[in-house]
Amino acid sequence: MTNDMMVADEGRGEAGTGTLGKAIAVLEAVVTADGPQRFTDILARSGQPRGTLHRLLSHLVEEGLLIQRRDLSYEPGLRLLTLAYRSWSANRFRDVAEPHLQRLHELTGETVHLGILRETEIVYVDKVESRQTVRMSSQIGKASPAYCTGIGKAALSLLAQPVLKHVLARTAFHPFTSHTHRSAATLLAEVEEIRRDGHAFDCEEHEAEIRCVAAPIAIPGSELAAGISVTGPAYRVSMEQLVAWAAPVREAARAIAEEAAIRLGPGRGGP
Amino acid sequence: MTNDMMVADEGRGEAGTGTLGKAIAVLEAVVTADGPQRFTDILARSGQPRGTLHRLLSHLVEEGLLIQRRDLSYEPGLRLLTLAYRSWSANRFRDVAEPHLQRLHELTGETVHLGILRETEIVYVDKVESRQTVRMSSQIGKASPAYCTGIGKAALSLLAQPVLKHVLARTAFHPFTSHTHRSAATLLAEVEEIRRDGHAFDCEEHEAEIRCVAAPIAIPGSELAAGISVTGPAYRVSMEQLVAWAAPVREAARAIAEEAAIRLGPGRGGP
DNA sequence: AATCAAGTTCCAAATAATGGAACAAGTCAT
DNA sequence: ATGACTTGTTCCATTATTTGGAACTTGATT
Repeated sequence: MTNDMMVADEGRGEAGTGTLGKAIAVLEAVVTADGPQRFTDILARSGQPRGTLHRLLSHLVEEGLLIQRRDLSYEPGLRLLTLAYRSWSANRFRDVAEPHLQRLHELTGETVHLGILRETEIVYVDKVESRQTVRMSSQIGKASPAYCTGIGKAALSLLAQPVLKHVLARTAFHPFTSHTHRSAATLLAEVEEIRRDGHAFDCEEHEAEIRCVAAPIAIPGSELAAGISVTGPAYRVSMEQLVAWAAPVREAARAIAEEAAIRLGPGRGGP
Repeated sequence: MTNDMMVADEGRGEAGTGTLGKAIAVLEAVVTADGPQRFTDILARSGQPRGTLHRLLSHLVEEGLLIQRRDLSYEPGLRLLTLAYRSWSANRFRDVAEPHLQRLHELTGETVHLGILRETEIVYVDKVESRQTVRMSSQIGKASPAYCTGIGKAALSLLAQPVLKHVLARTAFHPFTSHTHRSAATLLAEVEEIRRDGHAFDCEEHEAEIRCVAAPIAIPGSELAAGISVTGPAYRVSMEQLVAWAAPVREAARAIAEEAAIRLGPGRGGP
């Protein structure tokens, strides 16, 4: 047992939580793969011994978290979708934020996102878009690196210095575009600015030709850092435009935080 | 040990999965509750002993499947949403079906659903709607009883008689409206008709003032039964209209099944 | 100060997980 | 066909994890 340093390891699929951790790691291995996975594929991916893996997979199938096809390969099961649906539709924070996102969309005409920081990533929890294709909602649940997205950097600015350092230590600075931060050093400086200004920009750091302006929201009652953003294509949204939108974005974030504080309650005499 | 629950099962029972089963049961207890759950709430809901439950909860929190708020209550975590996002967006069957759903929507102007049977429920996997509110996509992942929905009954008609019997034995016939089936007997007769006709109707059996026509799809490569439907409000969609739409719905289902057989077929499913 | 409720920790005993190895069941190239 | 391989499944003695009752905090209430 290696539970002494349980703070240290959790980022990827390795077990920190005994049996459950292994099972979820295997589940994730199947879910993140692109296509049905045969037993041997998962064996290689997960590093578990044959016997163990076989039992783990049967259990996951029995629970409806995986489905076994006729050719014996494994696919994600429907139970995951149902569990996620329930937790999404019961998410009170998203519920509070939604009208504010809508308003921001009407003001700007561009796409508005709500995201929450989880480890080193931003998970998108809601989205309001102009031309709504069926695809659009697919974004919900998507995770992007925090260090190169507007909401991500905004959310990072809420963290206490030691926590922030810890997150950055676990971040892999992948150079998505020529504007992407290459190291913690430059990012730390920017986060300091963001903390002062109350808003963050993303100038094609994650995707070329995509810009956004974001503001942080501390979710009352939990330790979570969240944020909202207005995003648009570079050809349509100038930097001047983004700067002009910063104030309304900050104001929406403030309003959400305030309303959430009332509706989700402070819980107890917390900080 | 309190093994009362796991005794009665034959083939497709639950809680036979040792530790994982218990963990997921606890997770589900939190996720299906409406609001943050305190330790004692979950203790009552889950029936686990204090010590066990406490460890289970810590593990779930450590895995990101639950979040513990400052007031110590538990909420669904973001990991669930991310896992579901990945499995949804990589679902090849949905991908194949989508253009057909779109076409059906253009033809009818009404809402089109894609659902898959899981145990006794239909899980909605995709939806094409006319007036798209942000809400709409919330339906994805939602589960409704099979016995009183169009897609549900259509999917049931694909099952072999003994399997069907087994599913119905586990179904609770809740009387949602005055049109809802009250017992397996009448339902069995209707499923027989559906098998003959190739399509199913839902005349306000689940929700008052809501009607639909559906057709079954057997997903190639797996044992799954699925279906598509066109749904509309009773005031706008007459029974005659539904009958007229039955043929195109059947045709779309057939086309999806055919294309899926090629693209997900017995051969490799890889990229 | 005493009582009660909610949450956490402890630890010997029980049980479920472990994983190496043997065993089937296909595939493919002689 | 035959034998060499690859892939998936089962077995089972060993081991480590889970189990769960009870004791222990913590904090609010009377």
